[in-house]
Amino acid sequence: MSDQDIAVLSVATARTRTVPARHDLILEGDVPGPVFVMLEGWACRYKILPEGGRQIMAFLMPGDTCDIQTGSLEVMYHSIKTLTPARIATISPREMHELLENRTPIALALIRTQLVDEATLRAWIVSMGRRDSLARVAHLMCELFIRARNVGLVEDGELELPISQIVIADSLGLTPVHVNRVFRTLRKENAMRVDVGSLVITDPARLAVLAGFDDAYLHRRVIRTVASQ
Amino acid sequence: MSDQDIAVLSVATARTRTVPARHDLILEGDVPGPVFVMLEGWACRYKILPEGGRQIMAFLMPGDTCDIQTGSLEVMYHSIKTLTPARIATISPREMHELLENRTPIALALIRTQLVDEATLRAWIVSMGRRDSLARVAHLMCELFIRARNVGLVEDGELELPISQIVIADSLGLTPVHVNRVFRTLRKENAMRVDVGSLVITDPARLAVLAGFDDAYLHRRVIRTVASQ
DNA sequence: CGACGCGTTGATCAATTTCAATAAACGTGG
DNA sequence: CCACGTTTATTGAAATTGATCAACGCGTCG
Repeated sequence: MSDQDIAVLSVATARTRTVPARHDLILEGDVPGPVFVMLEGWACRYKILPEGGRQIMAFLMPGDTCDIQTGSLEVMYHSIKTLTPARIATISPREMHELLENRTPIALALIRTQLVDEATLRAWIVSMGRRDSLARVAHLMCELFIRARNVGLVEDGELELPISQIVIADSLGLTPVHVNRVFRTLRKENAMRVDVGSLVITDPARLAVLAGFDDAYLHRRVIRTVASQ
Repeated sequence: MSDQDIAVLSVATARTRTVPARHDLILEGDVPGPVFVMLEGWACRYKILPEGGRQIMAFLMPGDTCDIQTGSLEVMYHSIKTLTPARIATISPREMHELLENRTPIALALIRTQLVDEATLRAWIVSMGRRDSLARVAHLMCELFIRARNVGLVEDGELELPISQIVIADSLGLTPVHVNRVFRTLRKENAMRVDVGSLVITDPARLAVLAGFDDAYLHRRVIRTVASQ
């Protein structure tokens, strides 16, 4: 992207706002509005099923964008909720349209970030389909560690996730009680520390072994996204 | 897209080739080459795990495109294999680059198809995480029915899938044995017929009920893709 | 003809869920 | 600052879904 593209992007994301934890940014059934760019904090995409269960489909951390839907899908098929207090930038549909129409490099960057997102979704499907609960949890921990490291969230080789075990359960298709038992194992392996409302990854290498983690899928992935430019 | 855009696309996809069933179009670890566009036949994205299990992450049918990776991801994290004899068009990386750089409407169309693909991947995650085996199979049947109908593959209200139960099992994270038992139920419900190497969806409405199918997620989805233009 | 892949069924096994109960941490209003 | 309601973590025991193991029939293809 040219300096000018970056400048335009900076202007578009200049308007930020803060939202509290557990706040829905958009709900299933809503017509997609502005594009959100996470600047601080964590959020997730999720869907509530008729029987009451919740399935989380993605975690959003700083640098991630949500809802490029603009003009494409009529309504949201899932909701997005903050997991922590967050600061987000919003780009109006009009601005977004203008950006995509007249700034080819930005459109191409968006295509690349979508490819990365798709790769992540596919990796989740592999985990949910063919990995047992231990490998599943460990694999997710690895993914989050690497993504977080790419945006500078890892300190002293450790990552603190401001996330409850319930959230992990809802993202892996497991039960909170079972996730708890898995974390007990991971703790015994000295791979993690577990506190209320917070998980600390202390030994990602150990986790990678337990997960059978193919670091190729994220290690070499495109690090910079539209938002982090 | 303008007439000219469509003309350029037609030229780019004019060169077609046929491949037999069970033929790998690209393997995990390969450097992405040309973009494939399915014109006839079925294929799937899949990954083989160290322990030998296979997980299918997507079904590709006429109109779908594979591997826009060009210039973005260094290597493939999964493979793509034909399930039936197929005819495909290929667009060279050079052509693709040219298309994306100079044909904004085409790039925007690509963004939209990626959004649809992402929505499908998320729906799979929901199924794998929170639906039992019966709803899972039924939901997949609904998805395939609607996608196939959108590209004119449904005849007399029925869809014949040239797919084995093993393939279904590998896409849903189930066992072939168990999938077989589920199909027995679906057959009893008169929702499907089952032959060797072929599944026939006869009553999609019944399937939708069994699946708790939220037809919003695909019903209103963007039907036309880059390829079907 | 024979090997192989696929569908089918039965019997048993095991991973994960469900149910239940307790305790610790947190936020809120008084 | 405390009481109380709520959320989360934790553990045990029982129940269940789906996996695993095993066997057989059948059609296809070389």
